[in-house]
Amino acid sequence: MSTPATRLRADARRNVEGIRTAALDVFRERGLNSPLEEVARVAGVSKGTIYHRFGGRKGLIEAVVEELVAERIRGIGTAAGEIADPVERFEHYLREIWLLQYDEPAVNDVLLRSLPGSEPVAVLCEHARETAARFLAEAQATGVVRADVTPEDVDLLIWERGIIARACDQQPREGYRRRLEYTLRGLRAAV
Amino acid sequence: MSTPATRLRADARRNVEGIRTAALDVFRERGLNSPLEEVARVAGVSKGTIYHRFGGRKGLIEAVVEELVAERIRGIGTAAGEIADPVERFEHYLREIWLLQYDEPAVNDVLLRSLPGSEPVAVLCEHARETAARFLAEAQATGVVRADVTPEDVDLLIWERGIIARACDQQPREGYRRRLEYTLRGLRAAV
DNA sequence: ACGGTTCTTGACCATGACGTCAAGTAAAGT
DNA sequence: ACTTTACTTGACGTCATGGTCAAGAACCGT
Repeated sequence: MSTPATRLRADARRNVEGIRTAALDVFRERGLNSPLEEVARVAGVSKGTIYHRFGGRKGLIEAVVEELVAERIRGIGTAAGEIADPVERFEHYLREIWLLQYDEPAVNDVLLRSLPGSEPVAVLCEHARETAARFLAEAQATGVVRADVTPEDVDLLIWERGIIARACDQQPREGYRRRLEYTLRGLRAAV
Repeated sequence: MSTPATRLRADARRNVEGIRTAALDVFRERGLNSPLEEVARVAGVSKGTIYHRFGGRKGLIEAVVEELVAERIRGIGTAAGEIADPVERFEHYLREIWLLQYDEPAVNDVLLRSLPGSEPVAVLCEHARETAARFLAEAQATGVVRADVTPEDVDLLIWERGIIARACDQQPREGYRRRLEYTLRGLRAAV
């Protein structure tokens, strides 16, 4: 992958780069299910070339997912990690992930696992998952977050938010954000 | 509508009935967006006939929505109305509506307002909406439900659940139900 | 500048839905 | 029984997507 066995021809190299760039733009804007023809159009290339060079949607996604998504997800984990209070840390993490799902359709698609069988994507998912589970456990240890919440619950709350964010096209961000708080409060133990 | 201006021919009457029945079955099973061709198949009729008799999906839905949906929605309102405690009443109502959305795709489609411009459908929606708003106000009066929850919030929580229920195909009902409770708890004031 | 490769193209097929209409079929009236 | 009229049919056109491949274009080494 890093050093292709046979060096590409100049036009091919140009196209690979152009397609990657176009995919970054289009996917960022409309998510990983954008029509490949749109990517081709933006890249100034025909869709056949995308299939040729990347083998199809899956290959193309794998070629951009790191740059497109990884940083965003890991950034949230890191930022949250610096918060001292475990409850605040857990809630901050979830809230930021949920907002990211609203703001970045591509990230959302990754977290929703809409691409079965793509290893790089699965890895990113797993990372978010594990981070959430860790923060959850720490928050539960304080007694402020309900003990009966399972890591799987959190997974599914992220999944649910993803489904909603996807449908939220016309809905204002502020309302979306507002309702996140209800769910977060619901995870706290009754005092 | 009740007494057609010109009496239908025998086969036409038979077909109208057959199509209505088929639509009830198919819509109940797979929601109001089922392919009309499927309805036609079940009715043993060609899809042209559906367009002919009902004018298209909207007409067909309006012909069955009362029987298919109205009872279910109103039933929940009535049942909840008999609960004495306002908080319990409100929470029971919401919970039951949410479960109905999971169990009955057709009801869900109605509550999601996926049929713009259909009056009978709008009426049902409005009913659910107003009932929820009334129960909310009464529950808030006790101080147990947060005062900053608006009727619009409740509307949107129903909308959100609908979007989720629609995507829940493979997800177990028990998990869905479990997560409803987090949201309900989130609507309560901190004690 | 030319031949041999490598690349690209866009017409083509497939899918699954909606909606229409000319032509064929069946009921009703006499 | 036969005609008239109501009714039904299913092939057809449309759209939006995914994916393929023979034919032609672009590049590169000599």
